[in-house]
Formats: sequence, structure tokens, C-alpha cells
Amino acid sequence: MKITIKDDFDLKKIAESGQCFRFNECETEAGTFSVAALDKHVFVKELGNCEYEFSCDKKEFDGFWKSYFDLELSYADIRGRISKKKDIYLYNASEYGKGIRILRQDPWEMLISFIISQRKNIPAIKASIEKLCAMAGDLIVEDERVGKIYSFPTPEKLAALSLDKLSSCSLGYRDKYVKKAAEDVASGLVDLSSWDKLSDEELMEELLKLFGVGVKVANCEILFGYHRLDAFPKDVWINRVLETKYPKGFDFEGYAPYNGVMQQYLFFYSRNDGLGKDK
DNA sequence: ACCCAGGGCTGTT
DNA sequence: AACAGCCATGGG
Repeated sequence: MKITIKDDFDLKKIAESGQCFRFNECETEAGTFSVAALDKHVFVKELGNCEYEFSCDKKEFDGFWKSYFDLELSYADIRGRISKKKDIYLYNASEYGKGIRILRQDPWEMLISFIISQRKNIPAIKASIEKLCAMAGDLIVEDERVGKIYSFPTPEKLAALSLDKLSSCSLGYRDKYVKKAAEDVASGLVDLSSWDKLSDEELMEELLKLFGVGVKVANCEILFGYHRLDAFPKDVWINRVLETKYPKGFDFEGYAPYNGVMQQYLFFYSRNDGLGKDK
């Protein structure tokens, strides 16, 4: 079905923004993107003039993808909160990253993805996740543009894998973290959906109890898995930005409750040569 | 060969 | 509480 999207919406930037790992431009078809989320998949084709072709019917678009892409929220308005005079670096980052949105991704998929992410670069994270999906997920799409795409494994399927099987997905020392998280979610000891009700502080507290989850991964889960847009994950790139561009501190109070969106602009910009630019 | 990556755990002060 | 080692693996 065809959709017109007037607000910020740049599929290539979202795909490269580091918040999602199963969202890719088709190599054989520029302008068409393959998006996998849990057990769902869609192709989105840029038609130009703010128009997009989704490879699903209206029912699935309204029931899932509209929310997934967070289309009810205006990211142009959020960008509008940035003062060019007060913070030219963030302003430049937001102009560079214009079109990025924070996807409403699944807490389970995000938890495992960001546990895997530690001390890996983004291509390596993607490769590990695809191996996991191929090993324990179900085939959901087969298409000449993308080959075979498998669903993200359920907690039960992942918990059933041996450490050796997990390890063969290039998880390295993270294999035991993934296994423990999968076992705890599968057993019900950890109920991610019930954590929706928690305050940001309580949510952080619960996440930090998980083996292999520290402050950074927890913040990624809070931002990308629970869509709480004020969470501000600090990885090596963001720390570099804070040290070199904000020696006197970043204005977290001023950008609440959207610090997480600002973080995405800074992350995307810094990884694409923004660190070399003058403040 | 080398350094780095969307860090966190563990043992030592 | 702070702090250093250490951890597996692949990308550039």
C-alpha cells in the first residue's frame, strides 16, 4: 500500500542510525528497504515526494508498522526545540540527522540485541544477530532481494540453545549473558511487558539486575525497547562527543523529555565525521 | 600485525 | 565506592 509521510522520515538514516540491526537497504534495489522486527517483515520503497510503498496491506500497516515507525509523533517539532544560537553543534547534528526517528521496537529483541552489542561494531552486531535468527528463528520471508529472513528467536527458542550453539553465533564472552537473559524471560522470572508500568528509575533498577546489562545497555533498552525518549545512552562515541564538544556539560534539562532523540542525532553525526567539525 | 567497537564483570584497593 | 584487568570476535 502507498502512504504519504510529511514528517521527518529518512529510511537510509534510520537504517544506519545504530538503533536497529535488521533494517537494511536492498543491495540490488536502491531506495527499497528490508525491515524485520520480531516475527514481522516489510519492504518499504521510497517513491519520492514523501510517498512510500509498503509491501503490506492497510490492516498490517495500521496494526503494526504505523506504530513501529512512531508516525504519530512529529520529529520535526522535536528538532524545532533545538536552538541554533544556544547549541550550534547539536543544531548541525540535527540537520545532518534530519529524518531519523526512534522506532518502537520490541523490548525482548532490543534486550538481546544490545547485550550482544557491547564491545562490537555495528556490522559485527548485525552479523551475530542474523546468525542467531537463522539458528533459532522461523523462516518468514524468502525473496531474491534479501534471501531468507528469519524471525527473531522467542525467549523459549533462545533459552533452549546450548552455550556452544549460542557461541557459534560469534557472541564471544556474551554467550552466557544471552543465555541467562533468555532463560529468565522464558521462565517468567523476568516479565519485560510488565515493566511498562514502571517509572524510568524503577525500570533502570530492574534492568541493571540482569546479568550482562550495565547502565549503557539499560539505557539503550529504555530508549529503543521501551520508547522512553528521554533516555540518553552513553557509548564510546557519545562520550567522545561529550568530552570534546561539551566540556561544560550538555543541557539535559533543556531538552527533556527528548534527550534520547538528541542523543541519536549526536551519535549519527559523530560517527559520520561530525567529530572533526568545529563546534 | 595492529587498534577499535553502541561495555560489563570480577577482584583488588 | 573507585578502579584496573579482563573478556572473544570481527571490521577497518
